[in-house]
Amino acid sequence: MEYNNVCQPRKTENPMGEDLINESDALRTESTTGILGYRLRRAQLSVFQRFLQVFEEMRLRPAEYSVLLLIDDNPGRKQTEIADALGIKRANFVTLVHALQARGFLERRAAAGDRRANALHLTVEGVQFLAAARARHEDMEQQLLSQLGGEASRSQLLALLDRLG
Amino acid sequence: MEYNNVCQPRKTENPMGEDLINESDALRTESTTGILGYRLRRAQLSVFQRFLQVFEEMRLRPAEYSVLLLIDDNPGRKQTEIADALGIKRANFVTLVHALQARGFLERRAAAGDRRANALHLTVEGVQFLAAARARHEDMEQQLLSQLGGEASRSQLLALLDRLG
DNA sequence: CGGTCAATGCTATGGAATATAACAATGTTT
DNA sequence: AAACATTGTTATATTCCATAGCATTGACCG
Repeated sequence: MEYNNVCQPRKTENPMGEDLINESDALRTESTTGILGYRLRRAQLSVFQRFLQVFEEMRLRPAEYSVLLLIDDNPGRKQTEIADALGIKRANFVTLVHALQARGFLERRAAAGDRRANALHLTVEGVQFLAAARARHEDMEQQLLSQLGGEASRSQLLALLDRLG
Repeated sequence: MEYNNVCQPRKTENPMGEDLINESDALRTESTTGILGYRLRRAQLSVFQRFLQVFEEMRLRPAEYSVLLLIDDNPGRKQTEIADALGIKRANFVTLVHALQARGFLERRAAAGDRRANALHLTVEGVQFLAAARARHEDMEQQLLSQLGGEASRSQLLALLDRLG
């Protein structure tokens, strides 16, 4: 996010209303408006930016939130299973899990029947934290819903996004 | 409050007695399917992944493609103008422009009336390269169009994405 | 005119996400 | 028993993105 005050070049006084040589008007951006990937990226960045802002004081990142959600719905699963479901490489998943464990939100118990694997479980604090996060996220989704113009639009968008997977 | 959620991996019904040991059920992912940001990200990653694959032999990245498009539609603009329009920091834009210039696709001419600024122009090779890229991208958009199920769906998706900006 | 501030392009740098390689321990298969 | 696969892990490289600061140049103001 750019917080800089992007100052426009100061325009010279132009009382006559004539066109100035250095007048800089808006750029033509039609070529990008037809690119699905570009629009997808802009929208995703916008939504993620809001997420980061909303969850800044909770110090929760999008990936971490999805990890907590998935463990809550699938307690006892191995790291690789959760990571695969989220499209995260298990090597990178280690750091994620360790960070959440360091904050006391999850445990890595010994998996029954496989001494290599860690069975992931939320702790009590993890469940409480997730509940708070869910509430916050609910508000955010509500905002997005109103931006989209209603539940019909939202579910339509989700359906269309699914077809791109 | 008590927390005794020690779930073992669920066993599926197994009347035939086969495939029990290694059987690992699919995870429950309903919690993520309702998250707009998550779905947006997955869709965007999928589309970008295809872009990278399609343009691998042309060695063209999404950001570079958008830069070429914007310069083609707005020749003579300053670096900062192009960068701002694409949401790219001017510091990071330098590397982008230099790379494209090194490949002979654009020029940084002295801007008329401002000796600080570079006026960006496509070279002949840049125009030719962009034409080839446009053709390739056209095919890709066509694929996405059929995935979405028609032009109506596509324009609806674009409209919905716009509301998230 | 001189002084102050802003803009432009640039370099350097750090953080975050992502990808691969390799390893020890363990499990599976032959 | 031997060969191979999986799991978690570390190390590392790359890419993207953000900030700070610099020299040059321009705009503004007294």
